[in-house]
Amino acid sequence: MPRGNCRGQGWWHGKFQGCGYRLTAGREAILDILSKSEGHLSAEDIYIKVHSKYPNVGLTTIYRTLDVLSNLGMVSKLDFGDRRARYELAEGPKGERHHHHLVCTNCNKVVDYTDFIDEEVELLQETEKGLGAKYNFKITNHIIQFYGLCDKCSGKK
Amino acid sequence: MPRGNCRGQGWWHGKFQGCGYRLTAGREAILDILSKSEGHLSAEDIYIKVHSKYPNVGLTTIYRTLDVLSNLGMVSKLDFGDRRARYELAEGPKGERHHHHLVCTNCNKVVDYTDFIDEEVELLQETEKGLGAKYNFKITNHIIQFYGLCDKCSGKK
DNA sequence: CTCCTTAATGGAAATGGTTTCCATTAACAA
DNA sequence: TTGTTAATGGAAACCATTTCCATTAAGGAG
Ligand SMILES: [Mn+2]
Ligand SMILES: [Mn+2]
Ligand SMILES: [Zn+2]
Ligand SMILES: [Zn+2]
Repeated sequence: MPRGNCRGQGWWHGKFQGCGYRLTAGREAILDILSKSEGHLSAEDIYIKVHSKYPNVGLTTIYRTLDVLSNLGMVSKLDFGDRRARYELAEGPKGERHHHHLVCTNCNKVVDYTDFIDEEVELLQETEKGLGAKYNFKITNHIIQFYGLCDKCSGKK
Repeated sequence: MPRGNCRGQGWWHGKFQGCGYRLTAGREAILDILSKSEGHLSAEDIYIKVHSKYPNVGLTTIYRTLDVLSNLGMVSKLDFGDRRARYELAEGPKGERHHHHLVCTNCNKVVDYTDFIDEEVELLQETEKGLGAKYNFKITNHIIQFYGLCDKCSGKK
């Protein structure tokens, strides 16, 4: 049962089975939806989409699968302060999708940003290395979110 | 009703009343506990501590007050993935407490770190400025968390 | 200091996202 | 094809947080 840390290798059919997970219809459906969707989907959002195509996939499986995918590092679980978890595909084979978030604390609008990241990434890598060494942590990922008021909401005073 | 953005001025007796909030025993009790405690307390943690000293403060008030304090920027609401919010005093008058977090995804251990922050802060300020300008956001704060395995948990393979 | 408006409170009940349970199904290795 | 056991789905449980509402008490006006 090689169920441990299976991050950072090939891509998903292989990645999945290579980690000892079975490749089921439900799991494929979820990955499929996730890769075709933009934005930050809740478990129920995903359930609805998946369910319309594969009516015999239950909500429980959505949660379980998202949990697996998240542990595998294939999906990021996000918290924007509305009281439900949100998910997005973490990265494709080449890390295309990695980005950070800008969240409006008033209307919950969320902006993905990928610019400004270059210097960030550099610093983050150093920081990760430094922190990892100092605190003996094996760091696998990070979350960076900026909070504030979007243009619309800051107008309202 | 000057109930809007009341961040970043004096310190709390004044800050509170200056924003149109009434200064109640419950609120003082909560701030008192928070300033005397280390670590990342859940609403219930706080409730228990407050309640032992002021038995007539209800859990609902804890939640309401934490929400107010959080909106005022006096308290940070944190999410470490166990399914309850955690709170800590955001900063004293001089910003002493500001720090970021290192979270073990296995045992939920959380490390506060304040070193490595200097360069971070610099970059963050630039990033905040840049993002604010580009997306017309009025950024008020940020969250940075690194996730990984702590020394103990990475040993277990 | 007293009155008055209305913010704040607390306790109980409701909410709702997520997890748990368990009997059933199906991946996939042999 | 068969056997082992991971995966599933539906219903029920969970439980942190919110909502409701009748009651209390800040704190400004006078
Ligand atoms: Mn995103
Ligand atoms: Mn902390
Ligand atoms: Zn907004
Ligand atoms: Zn750990």
